[in-house]
Amino acid sequence: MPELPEVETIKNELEPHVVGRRVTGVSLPWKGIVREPSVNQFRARLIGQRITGLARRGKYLSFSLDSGESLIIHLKMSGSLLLKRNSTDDRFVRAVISLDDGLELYFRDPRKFGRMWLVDDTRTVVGKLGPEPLETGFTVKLLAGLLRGRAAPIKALLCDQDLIAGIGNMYADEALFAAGIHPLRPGGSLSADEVKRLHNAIRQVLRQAIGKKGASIINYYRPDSELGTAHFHFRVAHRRGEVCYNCGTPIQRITVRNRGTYFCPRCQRQ
DNA sequence: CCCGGAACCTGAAGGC
DNA sequence: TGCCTTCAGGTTCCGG
Repeated sequence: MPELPEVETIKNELEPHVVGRRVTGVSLPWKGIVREPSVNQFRARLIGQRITGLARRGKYLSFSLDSGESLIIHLKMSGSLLLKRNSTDDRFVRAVISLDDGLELYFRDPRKFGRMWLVDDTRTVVGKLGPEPLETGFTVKLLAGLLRGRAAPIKALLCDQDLIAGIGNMYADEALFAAGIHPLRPGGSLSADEVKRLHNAIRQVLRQAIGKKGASIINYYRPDSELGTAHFHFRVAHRRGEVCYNCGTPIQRITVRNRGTYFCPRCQRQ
């Protein structure tokens, strides 16, 4: 499931192959993947454009185009972007973007949650996102201000993209474990020291996962079809029934906001 | 504005 | 063998 580290990895690995290339064709085996504009407009306006850059914002990937427009992609839960030189027969491919050097960019997405936009201004899609947790502006003080007065569980707040961009279910669990904070603690109830630990944990967990090229729990592939290895370093996420590496207590799974939430009941007390 | 829950999707895995 | 349930969760929408 692509979160910030996975999308960052995809951006880094796609960049050398697509920047400078011209789009020569767009095929849409499942038209529902285009969110904006109409399918005909999308195709007509994209073909012929040169890709001038690639950027990530939260979990969104945006291709800047020489017209000044941007192609924005969100992989949601099961999407991947694969670079291929020979067309493949795969019933889960929802879109294919052909480039002028013969490479093809496949948008593969079994569950049809992923979306694409072609817009003049990226802010129409990503304008409401919160700060980037790995940028220098994301300080302890900023995080404290975001959490102040909030009654919702800290787990839910960490996953709120309008609050902080890019953290999803897996890395929220990992960051809370690293900070020793129970996922159900109200966001506003964290002490100054806990906020400081959480701030440090968020950055450490995301940086480590980028170093491991992301986590391949389900349906995450890098553009060359290789997997990431960050999940081998998870300490709570998806480890139900296994024991905590710190204290030997069995990892618990509860539901927070309809999301599976993994934590150590001893290292992360209420 | 804040909070919680349902809906959108479909395949994998486990129980009986 | 096969059917049924659960799990996976990013985002949006809706109701209180």
